[in-house]
Amino acid sequence: MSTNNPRIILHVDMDYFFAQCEEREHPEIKGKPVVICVYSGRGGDSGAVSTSNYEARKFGIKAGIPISRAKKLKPDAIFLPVNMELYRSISDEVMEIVRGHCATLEQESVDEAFCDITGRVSDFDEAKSVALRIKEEIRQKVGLTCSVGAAPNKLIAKIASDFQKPDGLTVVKPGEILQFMAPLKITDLTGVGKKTGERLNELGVKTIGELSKLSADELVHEFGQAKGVWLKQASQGIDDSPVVEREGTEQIGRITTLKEDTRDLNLIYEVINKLSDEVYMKLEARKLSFKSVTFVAISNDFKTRTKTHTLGAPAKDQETIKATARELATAFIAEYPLSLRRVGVRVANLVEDKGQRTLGEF
DNA sequence: TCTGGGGTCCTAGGACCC
DNA sequence: TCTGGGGTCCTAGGACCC
Repeated sequence: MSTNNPRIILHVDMDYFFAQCEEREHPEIKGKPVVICVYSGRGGDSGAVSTSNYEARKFGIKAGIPISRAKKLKPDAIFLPVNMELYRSISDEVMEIVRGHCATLEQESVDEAFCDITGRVSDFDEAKSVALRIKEEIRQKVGLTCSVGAAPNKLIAKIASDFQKPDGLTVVKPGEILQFMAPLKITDLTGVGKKTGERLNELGVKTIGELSKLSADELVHEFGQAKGVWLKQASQGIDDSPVVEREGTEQIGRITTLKEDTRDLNLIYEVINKLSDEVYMKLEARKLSFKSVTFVAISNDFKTRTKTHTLGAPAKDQETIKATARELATAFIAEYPLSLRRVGVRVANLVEDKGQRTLGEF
């Protein structure tokens, strides 16, 4: 072992990102409740809330609730449809700034990134200065606020960025990890969601501190090898996962809600063709080939089922996506007596497109 | 007054090969 | 009549995240 120096990791998390982008574009809505919506296309207010600003959250409007319910909670809030192109371009501005301050950047989603600054700073006081500079630069150049966590690993950095929001900064030094974690709710641990949270509650565990008192054996017995071991480590603030630049995505998919529930294959084929075209365009833009195609079906009971076909060799053409997805849909409808509410097309096992050789290359 | 869309990672069972 | 063990790939589904 060459060194005991801790790593220094930042997690940068944009505040209520989609809604904040809209506030920047339309300054007149600032200060009012703003709700970003994904309309299902079934007419009226059918659909779900993607995110909302803090004014809207005061009324109980949060991500995931039906738009109709949000309208009941605050009828005169500002309701806007998702505008991904806008958010993506603003995200690019933000990520470029963050990248300028770190040795390695791992973009986690459109509004979050891990930033490894080990080696660029010598301690957590300097790390705090870097975090403040990032926040200030994003505010100045992009006009948005974010929350930042600084810690010796990704797990704690992420929890720290969430600890004080919006426009927050939380630094957790190596010696402070256990005190910081112990009182937090079990679901504050990234990776512990509703299901795992409920099972832990049944074991009498409500906080991360309580979780850390269970033995690895107990947790492995309850949750299986990988998850049990992970829970034990995570509860003690241990996380060795590195910050890695991601090459790109592993899968590309499109999913949509049908105008009405159906098992009419002709209607489903039409939608598959459209979704396949969109998937193809994303693939094309990134110069990727795929080895598998998946048909995703969500029935009217909201259960998700999938059918996948893996090709003998990578393909890159539009027609393979469409034809394969249609075959899978045909088999699906034959197999399940279900009416479908939503359908999707996904390609995976993506490989770099080697490109077609032209004569000139030889 | 029902319930979007885009992802990642893990597990388990079966097929297949040596 | 009895017939192992391991590795890898594929499919389907679950949990989780934003």
